[in-house]
Amino acid sequence: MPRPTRIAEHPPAAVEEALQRLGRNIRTARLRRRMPQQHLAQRVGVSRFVVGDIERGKPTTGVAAYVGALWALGLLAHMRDVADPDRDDEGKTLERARSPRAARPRRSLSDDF
Amino acid sequence: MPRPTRIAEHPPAAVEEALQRLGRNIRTARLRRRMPQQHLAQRVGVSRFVVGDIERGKPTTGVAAYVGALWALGLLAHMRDVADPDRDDEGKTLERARSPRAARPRRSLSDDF
DNA sequence: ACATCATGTTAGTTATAACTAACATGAGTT
DNA sequence: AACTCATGTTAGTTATAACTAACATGATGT
Repeated sequence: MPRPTRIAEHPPAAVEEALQRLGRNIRTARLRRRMPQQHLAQRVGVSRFVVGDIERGKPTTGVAAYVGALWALGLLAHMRDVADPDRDDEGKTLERARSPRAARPRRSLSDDF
Repeated sequence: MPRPTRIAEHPPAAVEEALQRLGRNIRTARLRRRMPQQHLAQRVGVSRFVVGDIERGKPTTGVAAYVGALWALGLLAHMRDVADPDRDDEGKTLERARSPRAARPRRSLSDDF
């Protein structure tokens, strides 16, 4: 992401840690599969340096490279739950607080007959 | 991620879908919190356009923006499990196949007395 | 000792991600 | 109708992510 952004230049510790953990996990998965960085890079369609960046949790690297690595390692399913509305308890509470009654089905364009 | 990469320009359908689902989930979480894109963008430290890109699942956007949005929405915990070695069943199987016996503790530099 | 492989580092190039600014659209309100 | 707010779109600028190439280091194996 060219042009410096605050989140990429000075990420909060929690963000930095999350990225580093993700990178380490990807590295562990790659090593378990006995796959050189070069080979994973080919599958993803980037140079081997980008795989190195990912494994170090580099914040400025494109999201597609990270997700592509997960895909190439067969770990894409792990992404399903991230920010899943069903798991967003705070969000669910806020929504219930706004409409205490059961959610009404949204009025469609032609239900007025 | 400047310079076109295959994964960003022509992502496999599964990768494209994973990014779009993530973006939709982030959008849902934001709307539940009644937070305009502009406000979320300020918290993350990017322009509102980047938040729009995230919610559309744009592949070339930096990973820090995505993770920063999760952080600002209080959803960072959802990332813990992604590529978690404990959940990588294929990787665990491969590792067991290589060292059928229990893993030996790595020999340290000075255990030869 | 030697060769091979994997990874890291540095230097220089290039296509572009994210920015600003101005305007358009659409939903809600008064 | 007029106003506000949120989001999207377009055009142009700029700092840089990802690239190639060459070399260094460290582990593994014969």
